[in-house]
Amino acid sequence: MPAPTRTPRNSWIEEGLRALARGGPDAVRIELLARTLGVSRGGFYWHFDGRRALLDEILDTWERVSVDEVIEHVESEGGDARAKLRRLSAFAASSDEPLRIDLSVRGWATRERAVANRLRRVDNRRMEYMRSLFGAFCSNEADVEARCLLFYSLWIGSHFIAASHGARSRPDVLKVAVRQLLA
Amino acid sequence: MPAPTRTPRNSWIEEGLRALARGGPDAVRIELLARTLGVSRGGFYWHFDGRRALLDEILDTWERVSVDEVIEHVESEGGDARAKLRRLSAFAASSDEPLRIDLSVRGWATRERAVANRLRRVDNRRMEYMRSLFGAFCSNEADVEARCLLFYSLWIGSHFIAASHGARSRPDVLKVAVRQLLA
Amino acid sequence: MPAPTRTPRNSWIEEGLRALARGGPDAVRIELLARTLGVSRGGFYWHFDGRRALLDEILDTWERVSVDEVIEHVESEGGDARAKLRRLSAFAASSDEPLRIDLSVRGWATRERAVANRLRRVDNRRMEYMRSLFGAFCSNEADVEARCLLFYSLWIGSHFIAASHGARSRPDVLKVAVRQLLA
Amino acid sequence: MPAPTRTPRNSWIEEGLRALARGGPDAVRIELLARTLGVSRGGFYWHFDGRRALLDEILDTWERVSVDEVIEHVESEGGDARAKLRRLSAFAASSDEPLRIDLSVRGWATRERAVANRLRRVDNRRMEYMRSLFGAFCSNEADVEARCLLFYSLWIGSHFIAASHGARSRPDVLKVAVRQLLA
DNA sequence: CATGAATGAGCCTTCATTCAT
DNA sequence: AATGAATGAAGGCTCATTCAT
Repeated sequence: MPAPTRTPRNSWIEEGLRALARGGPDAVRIELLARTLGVSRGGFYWHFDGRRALLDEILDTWERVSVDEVIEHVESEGGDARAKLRRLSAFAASSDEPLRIDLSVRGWATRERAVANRLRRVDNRRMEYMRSLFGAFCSNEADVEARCLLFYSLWIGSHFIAASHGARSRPDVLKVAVRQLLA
Repeated sequence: MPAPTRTPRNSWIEEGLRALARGGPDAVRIELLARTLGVSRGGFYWHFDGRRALLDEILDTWERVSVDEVIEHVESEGGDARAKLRRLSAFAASSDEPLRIDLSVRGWATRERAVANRLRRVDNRRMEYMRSLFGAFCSNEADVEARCLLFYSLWIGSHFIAASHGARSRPDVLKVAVRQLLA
Repeated sequence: MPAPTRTPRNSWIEEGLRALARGGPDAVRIELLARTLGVSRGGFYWHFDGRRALLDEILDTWERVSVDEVIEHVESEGGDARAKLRRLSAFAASSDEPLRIDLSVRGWATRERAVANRLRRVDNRRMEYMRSLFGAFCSNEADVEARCLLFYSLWIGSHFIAASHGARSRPDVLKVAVRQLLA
Repeated sequence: MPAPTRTPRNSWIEEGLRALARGGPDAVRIELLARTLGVSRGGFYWHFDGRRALLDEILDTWERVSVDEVIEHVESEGGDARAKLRRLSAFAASSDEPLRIDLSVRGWATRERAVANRLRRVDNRRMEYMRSLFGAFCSNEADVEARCLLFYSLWIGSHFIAASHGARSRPDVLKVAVRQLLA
């Protein structure tokens, strides 16, 4: 087995995801990543075929992780569908960087078809998971679909919407909203 | 009377908004705008103090328009609160470029505080409008707030979410979802 | 007789001289002058054939004035040659902007032959004047020449040299130096 | 051992000094230097943080060299104070580019305080050196100071003054003038 | 005389990429 | 695997100049 590389492939990807979260795809500049990793630009080209290749792998990673990590986390503690949806909602509300990556990807997807395709896959898989959870206690399929869309919109929107709610806190409002969806 | 400006100030802003919609703030490149307007790069600096100044005015315009145009459109045809919300939802679903600008601004806001402030103002004003509409037929304040968040999330999310809904179309699913919110 | 022009030719030249004093020939930018004069760039081209023409006239003015103003000032109050040289020295020490123009022109002259020629004319005329003064009380021609060079160097150098003199002030040191030259 | 830099840092500085001598600070354009060095514009930014950084280092070098090189040269051959002053005068008269740099810096110093500070340091150190030489054979301090100013003015002025001296050559006139100062 | 508007050249700077070591 | 150095393509900005009004 090969000695662990000094700056493993993965650090570039991880740092790239961080940059993507912070500033969108344009912020994934290898010069910046190199500086952050304390490495010179040149090493990058040993690992990757160029910037585009890194972006692809960043998306690969995002695509792989952004569904699984969520589902795993939610499934890990068992319970019934409603409990899982509650956990999912809590998770969505708590995780920050992943949601920023989501936002970046959604913006990016409007410009590049390939990214749009990946986003579709991710959204479909997440939606499918929610569908299975809502379907567990809700027999009307149209209703299931509507709740999924509402739930997912809330998941995303509650992160992107900057409005305040008077005396109420966002988490409080969210709790009420989710309760309605789980009724 | 002054000769009509050959390339009016406004065209730069409009084209800038278009670029913002398409590619985020980084895509607002004056060289690109100039080419699109069929004008030379240098002329830009007659009208604006620099790129930053243009971006500011783009945001000014967005801030001014992105609330008012919506409300005006919805109010223009009268009806009760539910009718207006239905119209608002239809409007949100139909307009494409404005929503892309919204998306760009939301991404941008994560990087720049000044943009975040503007976004907050816009979101608060829209939210306030929705609050007034939901408040018209819904007496529980916590419930109003939750519905507002759901409604606004749907407004935004239904544009950003790339999932499909099996046999159902997105508009159909939306209709069901909105019906629930207006119950 | 023509109505006095709104922004007379001369203001451009005067402002140009001021700019030349402050920042050398590169600082004579018509955009800057226009702003300073509170006028738009365009008017400049009514008066002048372009930047080069302005620079030429600026040099014309400098050449005309920079000898005459000095001699006139010194001659105006009469006295013997030594008195005049003392007055000349005092004048050189007191006037600031003219000396800065001198400095700018000297730098400029290293780059452009035409400017070098003008500078030579000015220096020769000033030198000729000093020669006449020193010649009035000093019969050895070589000595006269040496004193002229020393005197003129002091005139210029005392403005350009940034050194301090311990407890003594520059004017004090100058006084002693000049006394030696007039011995 | 590291490969010898292809275009060493120093060549930029040296070429920069040459440009400064020729055309003042505004002539220190990296595009020009790059062309002169046969290198591409972009390579500059590997070595320096930007134009300002180069200018600073150019001044560093000038400040370091413009005193030391002179003193070393004069001291290298020994002799008494008068001999050294004679050598200093000869050196001042002979070196051309250094004096042009001096002139450029003096012009520059009128515009930028930081440059003015450096110039003051240089002038003070040179003056201090002359003071020590004149002090060696001249006990009256006021007299020493006056001779220093005269000598330094001559040093600088004999380079900047474009006048001719009739039948006499500048070096001849200088010789007489210096003899007076060393009396 | 002068303004408003625009052109185009020239400069600074950033950054992906390449290459020799 | 990685560094030091360099290239070249953008892109931002300034400014002399032009031109119609």
